[in-house]
Amino acid sequence: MLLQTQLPLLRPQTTAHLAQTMTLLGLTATELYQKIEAELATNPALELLEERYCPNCRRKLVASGPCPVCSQPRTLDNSDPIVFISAREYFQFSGMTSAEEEKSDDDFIADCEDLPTYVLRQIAPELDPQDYRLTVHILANLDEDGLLSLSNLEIAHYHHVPITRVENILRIIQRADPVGVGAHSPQEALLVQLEALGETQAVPPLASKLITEGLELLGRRQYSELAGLLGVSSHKVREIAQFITQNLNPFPGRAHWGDIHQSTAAEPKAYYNPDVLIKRLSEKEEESPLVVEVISPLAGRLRVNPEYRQALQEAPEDKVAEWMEHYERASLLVKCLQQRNHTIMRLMARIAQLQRMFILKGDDHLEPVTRAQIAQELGVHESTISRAVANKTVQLPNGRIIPLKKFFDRSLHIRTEMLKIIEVETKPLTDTQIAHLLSERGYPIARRTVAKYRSIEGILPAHLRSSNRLAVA
DNA sequence: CTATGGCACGGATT
DNA sequence: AATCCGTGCCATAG
Repeated sequence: MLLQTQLPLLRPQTTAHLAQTMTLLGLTATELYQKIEAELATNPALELLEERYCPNCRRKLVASGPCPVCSQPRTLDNSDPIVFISAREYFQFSGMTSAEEEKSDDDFIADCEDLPTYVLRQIAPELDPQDYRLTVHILANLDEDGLLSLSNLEIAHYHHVPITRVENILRIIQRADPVGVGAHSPQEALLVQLEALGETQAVPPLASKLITEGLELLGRRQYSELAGLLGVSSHKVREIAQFITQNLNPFPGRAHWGDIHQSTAAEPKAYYNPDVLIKRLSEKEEESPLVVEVISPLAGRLRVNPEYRQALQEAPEDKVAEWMEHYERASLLVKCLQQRNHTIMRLMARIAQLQRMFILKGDDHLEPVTRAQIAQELGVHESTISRAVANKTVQLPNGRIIPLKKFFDRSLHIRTEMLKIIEVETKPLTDTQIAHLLSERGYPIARRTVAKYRSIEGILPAHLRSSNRLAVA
């Protein structure tokens, strides 16, 4: 609302017929991406600025000013998270990992493992036992996106082996389930996936050229330049780009971090591209501030093209209405985007502060908080928070991707406490007994409620539980 | 008689 | 206004 008055509106009276709020807050990064892309394609008044790197940490920055991570004076109280908008190449992930329709029990267990273990398990049979150490070393150095930051040379050198051996192993790794894991860059991951895909289905012939030579441009959506580069029409380029975004995933590691807890309760849907990343500033130190990256689906900053505004003055008679429309839509979008970013940043800052322990330590440290409380603290309407929280996902420092909703789960800590009790039980405890134990530990819960929690967690009733667990309902 | 799940109610949350 | 959640009551299964 404050922003509104400061915006340079060319003709305030004509904006009246437009909705003064475009609902962006409720959108996922994926949805936002689509929305903006559509707008960019049709609205010449919108302009995507060159992306900007922090020279130090290579993060892509969206807001102007110094890199919020690197320029931070480290004297901060570590309960204060560093929150900022970070741009990433954004791809919608849908295809790939097609092997996931029906999960066998094995796969279910696999999901509970970390990524390196999961990959190792698949490829172990193919490996020469001699290469084990080497493989483990490689897998241990995957980052949270499933990419490898070491160069082949470094690895070869470290193990005193010829580089071809490293390459061979990498080839095997990259073909393992999240296809493309262990690639050195998003680009390489895409190429590997493309190749794998090409073995079973037709792929656009120019796709690999587009990836090798035009990925930068693709990230910026500069289709006409790409068309020139590839020597085909820009329509064709869009087609290929669409194929890529729908079938390939530049961050293979993000495919396998679904929310394990919920998977019993009709929620087989895994989450891929998180909307927010939370990390620790320093991996080593326990007491380090959290770094919260709110993902902006676009690399580069979006703004209203100043030249377009200029051109508006001299618009030919018959175009003036259309151009005006463009201009207004563009500035509205930019404004709403800013507002969305602003709200999400404030929200995440507060969440990261409140739930620090949960983020670092896990489920049983969740502080029960309601959206209403946060809304009051931030001075916004409750529904604002609701929208901001809905349908979004967060990647925690441990790599798990969870729905943002989970931060507002009122009973999670009690349920995990209950799980712990059941975990160590010697003989199956009845609901009444569990209820009693829980109240002794400070959670006064009705017996009936224990039963509900059990079913949420997919735990069988006592008489069907033979002293050991491992029963999947 | 005990343990549990279904149904439904009321209050809180969204 | 609609939905979610904890709970009590009651029927049923063992």
